[in-house]
Amino acid sequence: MTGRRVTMSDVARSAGVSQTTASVVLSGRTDLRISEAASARVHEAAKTLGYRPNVTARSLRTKTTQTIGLVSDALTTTPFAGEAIRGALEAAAARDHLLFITETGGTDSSESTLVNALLDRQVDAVILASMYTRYVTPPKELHGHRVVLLNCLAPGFGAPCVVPDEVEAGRNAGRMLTEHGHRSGIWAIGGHKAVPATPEGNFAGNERMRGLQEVLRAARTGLDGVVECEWNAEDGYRETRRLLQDGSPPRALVCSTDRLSFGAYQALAEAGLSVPDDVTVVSFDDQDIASWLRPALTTLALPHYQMGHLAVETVLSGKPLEPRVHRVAMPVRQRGSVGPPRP
Amino acid sequence: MTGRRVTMSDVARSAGVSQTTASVVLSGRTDLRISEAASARVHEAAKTLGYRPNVTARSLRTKTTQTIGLVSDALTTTPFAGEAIRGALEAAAARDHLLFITETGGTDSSESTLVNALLDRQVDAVILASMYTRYVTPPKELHGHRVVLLNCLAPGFGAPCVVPDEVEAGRNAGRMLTEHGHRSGIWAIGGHKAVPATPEGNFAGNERMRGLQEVLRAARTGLDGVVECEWNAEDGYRETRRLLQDGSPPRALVCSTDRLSFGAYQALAEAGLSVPDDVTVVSFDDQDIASWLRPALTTLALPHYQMGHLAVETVLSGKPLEPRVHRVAMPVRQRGSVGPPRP
DNA sequence: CTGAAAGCGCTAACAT
DNA sequence: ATGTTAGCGCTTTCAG
Repeated sequence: MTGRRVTMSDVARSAGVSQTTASVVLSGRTDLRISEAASARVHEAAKTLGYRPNVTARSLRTKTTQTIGLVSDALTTTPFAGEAIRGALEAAAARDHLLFITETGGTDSSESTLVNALLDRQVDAVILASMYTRYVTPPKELHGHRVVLLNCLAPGFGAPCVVPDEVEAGRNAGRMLTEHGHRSGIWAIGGHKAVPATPEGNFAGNERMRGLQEVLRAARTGLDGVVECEWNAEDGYRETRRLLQDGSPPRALVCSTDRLSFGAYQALAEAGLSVPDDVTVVSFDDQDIASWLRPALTTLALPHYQMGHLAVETVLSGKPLEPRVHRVAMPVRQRGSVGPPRP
Repeated sequence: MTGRRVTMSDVARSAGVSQTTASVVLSGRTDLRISEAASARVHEAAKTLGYRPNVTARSLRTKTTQTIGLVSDALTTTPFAGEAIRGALEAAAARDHLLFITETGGTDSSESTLVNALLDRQVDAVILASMYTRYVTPPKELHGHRVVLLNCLAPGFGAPCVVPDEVEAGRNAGRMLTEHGHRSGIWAIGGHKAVPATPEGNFAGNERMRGLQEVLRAARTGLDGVVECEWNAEDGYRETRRLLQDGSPPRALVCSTDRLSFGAYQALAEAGLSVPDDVTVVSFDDQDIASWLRPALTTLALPHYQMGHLAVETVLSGKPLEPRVHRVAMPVRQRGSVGPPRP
């Protein structure tokens, strides 16, 4: 240790002014006061002494800590979702705030504990985040605090939400197909994610399918079928393989995640089918593998960076927080897996 | 807002004791004092009023904030490195600490700024992290503070470092090969990562190659060659393809990352070669794709979770921080890509 | 234009 | 066993 940290009193003494004056000068308040000379002496002293403010002490008076708490179920674990944190980090840095990051691992009790730990440290706001888009019920401790929901919804709670615009992404998937002339042999793999465990499907699944079907219907066509399954690589492989064995071969696959597409590619290669000449593939998420595949995968990107950024921007805006749902556009990553159907 | 937060004075008043008594009771100090009755009344009052301590205020007196700062160059961006954060988070939570996460994006000036922001908030310690193992020079502001380096080294700085045990991982890669009977046709792809930009290679590359060569030499054999290139999927594809075209075909590939292996798989499949029957592949990192590939990839896992955990454990241990290098074992993920050489 | 004094919520000597 | 007092480092009335 280099000994005691230098305080504002030290600076004041060294500059030959009162602590008050030092405070006014150092906080950069221009409300007509303090002589040029005094001001200069204070800055000078602060600099030579290497003064740094104690933000904790300041907070005690000002009731603001320049600090935000982010509590997520498992954000750091999921691959590209780290982008949401990065977006949040950059937005926070731009406004001189620091971020406490916490992870509940999914249990509600730990969520309460963490929210309390955050609140006990007087965070100015909290962002409640989920690794995949879903409905949540925020812990009661959060009532009366500035809260924004990131990648989740809580209709009754009254806080703003930031989610991907999945419906429009679904429409864009459909448009790419119809614009390339696809009218039949179109299959969705993954679909609503309506597996036995969650028969009603999940948010992304439902909205993507809705947008997709809407566009296909408008083009006077539709899906040949929807294969409901989990959204992992092995499911993509297994289900595509099964599809290839059952009668009529697909002309286009709409996979709900890049992981599914990855598995689908394996099954197609095994069957000697080429992408996009024999089968077109359009996908969602834009994970890293999307660009590693050969041909690279055309996919609708989850805008996690923007979402994290927007969530922090919103919560720091100073404006009253309205329970509005912000839908962030999912950009089309046009790559090599989409082509016209084989005649 | 639910109005003013309830303070310790409120609790004391409501329980009919002095604030000091409330403090002693609520901080759970058992140093023989306070009557059962008073203690009970305080707890009772705290509970019904919903009292929560103001940790910020407490910190002002105690000089400890129960808070750690983690500053990394780009940890959240890189896929599986989020595991390091998760490990740090869990170790911190286990000791009732919260983590400030920050990212510099690689610039030194922003590193200084962030370290200052952290120090101004009186963090008890800071973890300096890097996305890939390398040598760093910590900002001078950090001198005299509790610091642990995560996934980076700074020999002159005097702080403990936590890095993967890459040499032993290299040895394990070599052992898998020799144990399966490989004696020739062994190629390393990626190698030291000694590309024109960094001719001396990077930490992981150098140590992996060292361990690998050591074992091969002990088995009275060696590498047929080392292909120096970047560590991405496309490089794996390109270089493997080139290797397959140049004369003698490889029997075993040691790829420096799973991304390289991914590219290698594509080139091998294209050439009609099968893994592991025609070519054995052993890899490093254990990214998600490692288990998605067919056959799944045998790889040496980067122990990011453990590293993050250990870094926080070390910095919170209370013990003096010695400039020791902790090498964390890289577990072998035995999967399907290694087999005996084709006779 | 500047300084003295109070106080944010809490802990810790020091009385009693 | 409990209360009184001081003070952590800072901001903010309020007087000069």
